Amino acid sequence: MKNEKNIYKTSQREILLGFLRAHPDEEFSTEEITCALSGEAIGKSTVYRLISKLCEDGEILRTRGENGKKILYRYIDKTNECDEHFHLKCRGCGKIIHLDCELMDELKTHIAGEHGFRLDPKSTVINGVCAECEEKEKEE
Amino acid sequence: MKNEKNIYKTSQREILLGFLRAHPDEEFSTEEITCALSGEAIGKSTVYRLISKLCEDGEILRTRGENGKKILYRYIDKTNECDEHFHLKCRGCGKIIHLDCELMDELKTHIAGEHGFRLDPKSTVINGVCAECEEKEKEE
DNA sequence: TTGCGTGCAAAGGTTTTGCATGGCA
DNA sequence: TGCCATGCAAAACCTTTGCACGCAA
Repeated sequence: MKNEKNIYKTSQREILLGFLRAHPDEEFSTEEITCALSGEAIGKSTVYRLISKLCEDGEILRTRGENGKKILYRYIDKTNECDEHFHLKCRGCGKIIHLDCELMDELKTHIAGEHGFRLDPKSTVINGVCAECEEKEKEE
Repeated sequence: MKNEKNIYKTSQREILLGFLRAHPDEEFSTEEITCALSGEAIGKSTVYRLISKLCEDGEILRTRGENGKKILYRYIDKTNECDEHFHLKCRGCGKIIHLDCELMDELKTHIAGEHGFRLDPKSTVINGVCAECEEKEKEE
């Protein structure tokens, strides 16, 4: 009853979703999105309105950058079960790693049992540094 | 050499840190902070400037709210090793759970070894729902 | 005394909103 | 046709900044 909204398939919606879908492992700020779509027929307020809606509908995820200041968005690839596993994000290169592994299932169970807490991988981004960037940091 | 900054101990700094320290397991927006300190002798821009500085210095953590829109801040309790363990946050009541447990160490090792990624607990907040809030959700 | 910290008000940048128009179903 | 979506520009909002003064060291 409550999800009975009519979603119109407009060209602007396709432009935005198309762009995000084309970069499933990348996070973008509104600025980057409007900039990337500046050649397309889509207005700024429409971008904002669509982003808002897509977040509510769980099609894209709203996160934050490393310093926590920028709001970033990433497409949630449901065919790849991206709403079921955790994502690691490297603070060096921004790379997203999909953490689709058994130990995480174990962790979920453990935390539910021992700590009384159900994890929500979909809305969580785990920060860290990937091996390559760690090497780079050492060299400096 | 690079951390050789003179930090003056002003009353405003004490007011802000005092407030945050008094609520170590809570996250606040700038609005909530300025509001809570409205009776104190501290100006709005000073709050912003102090928050910025405390974030850089790693004394407080900048995170995001459940919907991802609000920027939130939380005191990092170093005497409690809050920069070494993960934190769970309930999207219902906002409660923070300190995940100081062996399995997490195991997880860190596993992810470093198998996935080539070093986790950064300090800057990460893991979302989910606590047992009480899950009960409440069911009842509705 | 030095120079960082503070407060005010203005500036700056981002996001939201009102309204008329356009376009999907 | 009915209603949601769009675009523009204005408004609202939050955060940063310039400058003069205050205050810790």
